[in-house]
Amino acid sequence: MKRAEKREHLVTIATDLFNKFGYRAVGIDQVIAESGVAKTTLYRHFPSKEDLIVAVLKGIDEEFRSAMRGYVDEHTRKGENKLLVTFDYLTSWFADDTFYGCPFINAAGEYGDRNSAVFNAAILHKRLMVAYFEELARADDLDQPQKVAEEINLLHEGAIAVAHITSDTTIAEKAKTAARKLVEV
Amino acid sequence: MKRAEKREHLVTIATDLFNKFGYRAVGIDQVIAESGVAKTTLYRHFPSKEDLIVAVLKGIDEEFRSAMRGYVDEHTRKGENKLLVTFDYLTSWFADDTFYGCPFINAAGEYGDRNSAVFNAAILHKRLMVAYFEELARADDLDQPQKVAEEINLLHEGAIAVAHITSDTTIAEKAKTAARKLVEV
DNA sequence: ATTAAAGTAGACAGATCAGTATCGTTTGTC
DNA sequence: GACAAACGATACTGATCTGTCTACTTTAAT
Repeated sequence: MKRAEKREHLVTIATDLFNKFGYRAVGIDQVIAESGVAKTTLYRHFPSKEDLIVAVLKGIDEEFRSAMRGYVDEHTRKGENKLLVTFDYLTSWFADDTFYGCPFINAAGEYGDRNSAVFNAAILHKRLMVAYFEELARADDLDQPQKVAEEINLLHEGAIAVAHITSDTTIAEKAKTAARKLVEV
Repeated sequence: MKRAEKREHLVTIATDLFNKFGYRAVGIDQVIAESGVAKTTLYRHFPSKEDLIVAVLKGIDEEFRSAMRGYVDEHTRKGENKLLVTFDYLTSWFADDTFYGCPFINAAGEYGDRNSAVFNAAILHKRLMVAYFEELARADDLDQPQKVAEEINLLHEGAIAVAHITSDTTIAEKAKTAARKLVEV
């Protein structure tokens, strides 16, 4: 395993553990035990636990947005509203048994200092999501794309929170129903 | 200070600390230092840290729902939609400098085991909130009150998450604007 | 083949964690 | 005013935390 692969492996393992058990609940010792990597190696790649967490969040952000974009591009039928298709992606996400709520909300809950790198990783991700929604709103030729994007974002965030707590697997579909009333002017 | 008051005092202090810094980040030692109470006393009232957390969440739940109910009853003008007034309460909550996101979402993020007492305190609170929204929907004479309550709840949860991360103080007002389109059939 | 970087293994430091034990003092109640 | 319950202060246990250090081995590229 090359250096870059080892780093990626660490991030993958840490992502799973942090998501499932929480960021403070999972120790460095647990990450290295699960990944079969020496402690020295981990600290060579990530100077501190916080650096590892930030790397994890950055990885999730990139993969999540790329996956959603791919899903929307693939599943949008002609004439269909792309913004509405994003809710179908949520449905598939919520059905995944590795879903433990939004990793960024959870991280921000644990590292509440707004100056922390962790919190700022969460801010960045949420900004990029709204920007993506706005991009879709324009592609859908909607009036007031920025406003619509913010409203759709509210339903997304709400659906994520509700799905996490209640395990209601149909909540994304319900959010989509509500969203329809917001995109039809 | 009587026994009951001491308990209440501990819950108050712990509530502030947990909200601000997170549940695992705050230790028992910190709670007793801040509250000026002996460790023995805390453990007489709460057999474990988890018991303290559950007591904190129960207190927040009761106070939050009571405060929102009071706000709605006081601020709803004749003919006005009660469900929409709930968003004004969110606005005042978000403006409070002790707002660090939803305490229940944060707690559930840290104690992700769905069998834990902590997670179930979160489930209970969210259920009671939706039940309250449904009650308001009926008071507002809306069709499909259960469905509307779920949709309003999505906007609430979304607004809380967005307000937490972005500190956008106008987000509750924007959610209210979106909500108007969901209550007008 | 040599060499420098990166790996493993694991002891270690120093702090902090949740929870218990001891024991003298205070307090509310009858 | 007596008495039991509660409280305060603090030492302690044993575990765990992040991060460092040492010493040896593997690996990749020249």
